[in-house]
Amino acid sequence: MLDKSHKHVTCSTCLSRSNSLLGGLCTDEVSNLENHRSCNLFKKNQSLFLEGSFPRGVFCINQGKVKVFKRGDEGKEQIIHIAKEGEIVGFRAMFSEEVYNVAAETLEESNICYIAKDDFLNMIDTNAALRNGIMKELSKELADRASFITNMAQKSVRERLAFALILLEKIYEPEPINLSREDMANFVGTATETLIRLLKDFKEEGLIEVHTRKMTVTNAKKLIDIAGK
Amino acid sequence: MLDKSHKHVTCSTCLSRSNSLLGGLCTDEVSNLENHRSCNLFKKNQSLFLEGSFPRGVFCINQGKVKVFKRGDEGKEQIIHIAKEGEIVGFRAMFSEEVYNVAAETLEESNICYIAKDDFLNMIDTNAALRNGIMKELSKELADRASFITNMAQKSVRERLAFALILLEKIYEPEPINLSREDMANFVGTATETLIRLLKDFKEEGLIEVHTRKMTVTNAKKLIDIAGK
DNA sequence: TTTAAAAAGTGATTAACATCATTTTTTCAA
DNA sequence: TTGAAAAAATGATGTTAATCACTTTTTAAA
Repeated sequence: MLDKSHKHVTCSTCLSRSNSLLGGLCTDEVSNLENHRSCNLFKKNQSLFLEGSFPRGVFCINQGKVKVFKRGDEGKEQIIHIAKEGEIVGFRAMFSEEVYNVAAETLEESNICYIAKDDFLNMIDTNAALRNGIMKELSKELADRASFITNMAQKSVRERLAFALILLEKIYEPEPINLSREDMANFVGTATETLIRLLKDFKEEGLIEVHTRKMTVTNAKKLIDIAGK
Repeated sequence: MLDKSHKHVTCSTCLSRSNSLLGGLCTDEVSNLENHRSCNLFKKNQSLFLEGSFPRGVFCINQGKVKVFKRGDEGKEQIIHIAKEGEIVGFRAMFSEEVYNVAAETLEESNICYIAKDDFLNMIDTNAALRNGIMKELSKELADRASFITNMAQKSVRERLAFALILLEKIYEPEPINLSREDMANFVGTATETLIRLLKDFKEEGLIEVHTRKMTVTNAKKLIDIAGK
């Protein structure tokens, strides 16, 4: 259970994180940001935004995890990204001036701040460093997704699962990975049953430890080896 | 064979295209651009840049087609994007300040201009509209790639091929699609043999017409139907 | 025009993975 | 604490698509 006091954190908590896009703001800008954001406690599995809706602002994750996903023809989710503390979610569609083509939902109880579209765009217009940071971020994600596509096309499910576990470990550390089998399957891009069978294999091979929902990587080297480059 | 005179086109030819990122430049900026770009005729299958190399500038396609691809573990190409006339290729890695994570190569004889990194970045710094256009473009591509990933994960090869043919038709029109079976397979994300068999099916179902390398879509409606949403 | 080489096409076989049906375990609210 | 619902796990089966081995056709260079 998340401490309720998290509901009123200062922005600096978030901005000090190594992965924060807004890390380079000056004191004035930070206090301005403090005045323009609203902070909310989100329950587990609560939606931040839906595919097809218009963006009205961005979400800054102070505490918790958020899945960004797209639904395929039959409604099955494909998880594109899992965002953690310090990340900003939902700003991509704002630039494209189109509706969201993905949806976002909390994976656990989370503390998330909201910055209205205009305030966010203002910040960007007046801050070249921030702008560059965002362009850099967009480009990096584009690169990530090229790799994602290539992995989906060319790697086996076993290889992709190994790859996913390495990624998830980094996202969740120092906590154990904590995802439902279905979400994990939707991240790897496979059927839940197949994922469960492969997890069992990895467990038996001593690569991971599983305690119901929670799992930890015990042999990252081997997993990286299985995942391929 | 491409007319040699294409080697010395004016930028306005490119910029007038509907898909041009640089469409919004003013007269001064265009003439400045004319002075800073160099134009070259590229042979078929000529490399623009390699995965792992540092970006030194961007490529503006005046005439021709370029595949943007990534190699998987075993060297197999996954084509991420096929760029046509008017598109700018190779600017994403410039923002991320990292090496290219994809490679680019002409699919046919092409006329392509080169703009050095500094000149391009200068243009962006001094032109807010261009900057916004680029951010918009990056965001749109991010959305495209989320769909690409979801398609790879959830659609059958037959569905993906139908989808690819619809895309390729738009890229190549008014010309017929002109891609090797291998390239097409690497775009769809399948084995060449599988692609060939499915093309045959589509041909027999009257959805496409094939003349050796060249093919045209004869029943787009049905293909869209097969592709799914 | 001829002829290597590359690309396209075919057939047989196999492996990976999805799907469906069902059981077991875990979770969580009454 | 209990019982119903959700999630996880297991087994059997079917399908898709990869792989391999080979033939035919097309391309492009001598």
